[in-house]
Amino acid sequence: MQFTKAEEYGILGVLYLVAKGGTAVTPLSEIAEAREIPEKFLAKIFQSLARFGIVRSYRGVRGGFALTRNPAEITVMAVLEAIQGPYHLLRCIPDPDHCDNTDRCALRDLLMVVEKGLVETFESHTLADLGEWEHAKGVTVI
Amino acid sequence: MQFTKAEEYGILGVLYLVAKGGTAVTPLSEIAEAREIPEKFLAKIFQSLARFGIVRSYRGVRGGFALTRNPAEITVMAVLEAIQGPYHLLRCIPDPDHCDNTDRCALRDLLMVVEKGLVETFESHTLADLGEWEHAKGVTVI
DNA sequence: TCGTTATGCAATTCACGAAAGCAGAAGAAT
DNA sequence: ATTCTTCTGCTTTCGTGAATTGCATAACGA
Ligand code: SF4
Ligand code: SF4
Repeated sequence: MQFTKAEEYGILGVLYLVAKGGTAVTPLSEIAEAREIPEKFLAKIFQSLARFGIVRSYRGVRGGFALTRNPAEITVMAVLEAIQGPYHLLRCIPDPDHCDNTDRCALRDLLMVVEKGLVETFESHTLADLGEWEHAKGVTVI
Repeated sequence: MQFTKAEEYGILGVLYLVAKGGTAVTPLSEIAEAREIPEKFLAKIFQSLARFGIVRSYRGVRGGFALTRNPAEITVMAVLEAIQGPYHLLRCIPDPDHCDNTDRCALRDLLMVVEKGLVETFESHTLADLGEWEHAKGVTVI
């Protein structure tokens, strides 16, 4: 059970936008360099985020990405789901037919509890929250 | 972020021992067949469990594995850590030197909260608990 | 019209999870 | 003693999916 790079980069990326304060349109090149993320990989991630309505893209000179909403309205969960789809620890959780044992498996029951806790934590924290944490530590954009 | 097969098989394996009621010495072949787990893979997992003192091994004819303690004294967390070492969602959590940004990263802070929740859930459930859940559903050993 | 930046796929690389293999040690049964 | 069983401790292989790169194209601003 491990947090993936895509998830990490995605969060760090939007957090960079938050740190810049809301609506500034920022090119991937800037984010990638500032946070040391492979640019093409970040592009892929941000395309998902754009499709999901977390960010909006602007092409051309002085284009880039910007948040579509107030950071306080975007939960970490939303970002994670945009990046890698519905969140599940095990296939059998969303798909009971995946295993012919789902209805009497205690492990599955436990993991559903665990997953619920996970989701609740990710849903109860918004980008604005994380932004404030950073701010309190004196993090600068560049 | 995904639960691994090794983790799943490990829990299912010890749960089989619990279902057999405590101290019965059971060969891997039986567990592997009953729960449809690749036997050699399970062997590797159980070797870790044995090293960690979760189970004890007996060689020779009518040998196999048995729990060392009462299921009520073995937490799910203990089993998971025996299988895959210290539990962390991201390298930078146990090892602050992994990234030169650990002291001002809000994502890391959040993941530490998440991880704490995870660990607490896994620690607050024992094998006996899971065994009872199964029992309540009428799960039989074979 | 030119340079910049995102878009959409394809292709590639790479790490690690997952699984299999095998020689050997330990032990029980006979 | 011998034999059969079962774990032990590697080594090796396999496969999937993560992680990364590449490229041709579209949109857009200057
Ligand atoms: S055995 Fe249990 S945990 Fe594993 S796939 Fe089936 S239901 Fe899920
Ligand atoms: S950027 Fe943050 S989350 Fe990523 S490795 Fe560094 S401290 Fe950990």
